[in-house]
Amino acid sequence: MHWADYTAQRLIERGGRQVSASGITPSGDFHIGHLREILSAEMIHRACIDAGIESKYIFIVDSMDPLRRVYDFLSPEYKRYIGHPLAYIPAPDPDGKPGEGGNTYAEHFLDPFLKALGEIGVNPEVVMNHETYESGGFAEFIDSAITRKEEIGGIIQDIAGRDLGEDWFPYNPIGSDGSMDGVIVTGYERPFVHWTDSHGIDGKSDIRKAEGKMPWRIDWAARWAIHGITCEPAGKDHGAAGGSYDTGIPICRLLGGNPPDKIVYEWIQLKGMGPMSSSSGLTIGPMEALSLVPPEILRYVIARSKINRHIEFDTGGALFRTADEYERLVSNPTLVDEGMTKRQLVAAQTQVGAIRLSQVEPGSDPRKSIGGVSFSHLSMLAQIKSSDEDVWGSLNRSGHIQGEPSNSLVVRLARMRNWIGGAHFPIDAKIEIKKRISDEARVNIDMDGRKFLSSLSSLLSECEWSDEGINAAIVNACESAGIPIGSGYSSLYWVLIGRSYGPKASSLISEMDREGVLSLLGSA
RNA sequence: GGGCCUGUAGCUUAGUCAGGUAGAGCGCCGGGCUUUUAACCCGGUGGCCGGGGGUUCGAAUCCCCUCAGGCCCGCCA
Repeated sequence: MHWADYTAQRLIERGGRQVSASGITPSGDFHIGHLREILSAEMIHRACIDAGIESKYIFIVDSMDPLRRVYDFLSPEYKRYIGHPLAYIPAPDPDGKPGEGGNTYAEHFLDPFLKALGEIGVNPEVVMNHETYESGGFAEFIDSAITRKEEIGGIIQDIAGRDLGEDWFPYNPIGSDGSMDGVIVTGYERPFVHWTDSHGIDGKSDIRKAEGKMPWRIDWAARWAIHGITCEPAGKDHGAAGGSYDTGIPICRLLGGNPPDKIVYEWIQLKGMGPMSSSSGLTIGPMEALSLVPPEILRYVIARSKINRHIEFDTGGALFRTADEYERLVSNPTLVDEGMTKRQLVAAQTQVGAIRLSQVEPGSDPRKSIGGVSFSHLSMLAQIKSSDEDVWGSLNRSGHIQGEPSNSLVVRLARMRNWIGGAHFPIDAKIEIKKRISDEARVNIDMDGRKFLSSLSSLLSECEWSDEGINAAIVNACESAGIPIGSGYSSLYWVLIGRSYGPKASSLISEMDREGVLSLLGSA
């Protein structure tokens, strides 16, 4: 059984209406790792619906979280906003300076992410956490947290092993300058929390408004209660012993809620493309990933892996394998039949589940999502045929498609061309026409091969410059050199791409200009 | 120091929660498609399930120990 279906079964035992949730702080660009947070929860939500129980999926944006520091992509002007909620500070402009556009920091990073989510079929109910504060949604929980401050502090000290200082208070008010940093609580008279800020100014915050927020561990526990969340997969950082999941559960109960069961997912790591990490400033964003691969493949990357396993996101060769695997599984579905051993049965069901959950449109027929061509084959055609029409023609001739290409295939080719043109395309999948013959090639071409190449050279100088004309020239040159066709092709590939085999040589050559081919052959 | 995850064929892995003769894909090897699209089709090779012990009629699966890798423990998906 697929992990999402398994979790749905557990939720059915829990009973009632299911609410799956994700929460992300929009402190900077969203990256591919955030997609796992979102999709883990969304797939469980879908599995609940498929199992016939009522479920919704909400995406809580931590827009009330303060700016922690001036990140690399921000200009020093942001120093004055440290400690301010992300919902109340201006978005950075292209230079990293506070913009004049009127949109907020939180929106600035959130909007493109939501657009990407739409493309992969995720349409959450978006909750801006600062709005929940503004509307007083947190008020009664803030009040109980303050009332039961000692108990909550005790939970955090015991379970997290953290030493909470004298000034610790389960509510961080916003001071006179808009920052939560350095504000010390001096008293509480419902609904007001009294404080003295870092400038020595006294004031009070109304807990029914967004004039402060609860610290993360309590905020999280309270929102479970507020939204009735029954399922919220969290990253392994929260899942560690003594992490916020462990403290959240008892705190949520204390606040009168019924917390979700702990579900922890592993992280996505980036690999196979050189210096690609947050620290070096190069990450892969959801939009960038979507410009390379179709959305169902991106979903499949998450769906095919167990939730507690690392995923190495590799935009190189591994993506080929994953995409080809997807194509293959859809066009040749795993059959679940009687004769299987229990083991095989479970494996088949898991695979079927992964494909089902990878569909952009829930419940749609997976066969509509494929192009009918493997990624590796398409990448080859895209490289040797500059015109899309020629690609469709070739696919028709090879029997991959009949007639016009499907819409998903058209999109696949466009994305494939992006991928090929970008930095992430794997080197060993790249078809690179040699400028001049390599030394390795020289070694691999014998006397007969040379004879064939020189004969080919003269035939090519006058043949019709088309697939057919060039192919005929190759065949004729083999005959006149008295060598088998196979070895002729092999010599030709050595000259063209430095290997003994390759994509259809006549197609490759017809994409090149005659002079270039002749001078390359001449160098042999 | 505390904790989590992972270790199965050359590679990527399924199967571990519900113990019952190790599955798959890629790669590789061979064959087919009689002028080879890195396509496609057929067949084959390949694993003392990290190691040790225990429970059991039976262990990749449960328990204990151990080795290796990754990660978390202010904030971070």
